[in-house]
Amino acid sequence: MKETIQILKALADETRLRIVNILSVKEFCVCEIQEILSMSEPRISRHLRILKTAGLVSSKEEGRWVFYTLQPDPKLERLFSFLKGSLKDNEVFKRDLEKAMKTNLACRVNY
Amino acid sequence: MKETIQILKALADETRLRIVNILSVKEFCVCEIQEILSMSEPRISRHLRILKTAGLVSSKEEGRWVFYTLQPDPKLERLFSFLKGSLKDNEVFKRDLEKAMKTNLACRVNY
DNA sequence: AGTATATATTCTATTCTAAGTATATATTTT
DNA sequence: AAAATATATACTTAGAATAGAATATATACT
Repeated sequence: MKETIQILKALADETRLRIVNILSVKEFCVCEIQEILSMSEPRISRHLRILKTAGLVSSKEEGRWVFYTLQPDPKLERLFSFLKGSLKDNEVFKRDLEKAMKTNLACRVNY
Repeated sequence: MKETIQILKALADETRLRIVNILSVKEFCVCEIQEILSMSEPRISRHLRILKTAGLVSSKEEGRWVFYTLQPDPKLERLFSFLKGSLKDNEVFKRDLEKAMKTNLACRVNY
């Protein structure tokens, strides 16, 4: 039960929902997420930790970058499907997705 | 989006998850929920208000009792289905359900 | 080796949330 | 009308969550 509550709490926050939204496109590193959401780096970093602790995302280090991915988990599919349905028409989320597709920072070019 | 966050926040709490769990059986009034969960009345009352504000439950008054029901909403089905899957084996929830089936207070007898 | 970049963490102030106690309101029973 | 019951709300306090700023750490570039 605590695990379930942790998952719900992790998702009950605008910043973290926006992060999950863009990670649904593909993996991103912290600085890309920072760029897409126009937020400070510590802020993104802390929210990613919360998502990771809840088991919603996982990370892999490559050089000085850390790439985050949505954790594939069949248990979470219904939850993500609910979120997708609820948020698909939201303007903020749509803009974030567009920005996410266009992002092309150093970490992409050099690796 | 605020609505979605409100729903997730409403569910990200043990007491409220337990309330939603027993309301999945049938409608209950405040004093029955209080009895089943062994919690103070103001506590139950406040949590019900939060669930109601989020659109997860609705209420109907009958005499001095107020009965609460899960709000039927197709948008929420995937979310509830996720919760059901996540919590079906939890001991606390199972015990609450058993208690819920047996409950037979004055509000049941007199109406 | 020194500098720049990417990420994580700590510290602090502020806001939010939950729970107990007390109280208010309305309805029913005697 | 008074007492009892059911529910809701206000007040207070304690703990949790959020964000900014500063700092630490590790990697890569020159």
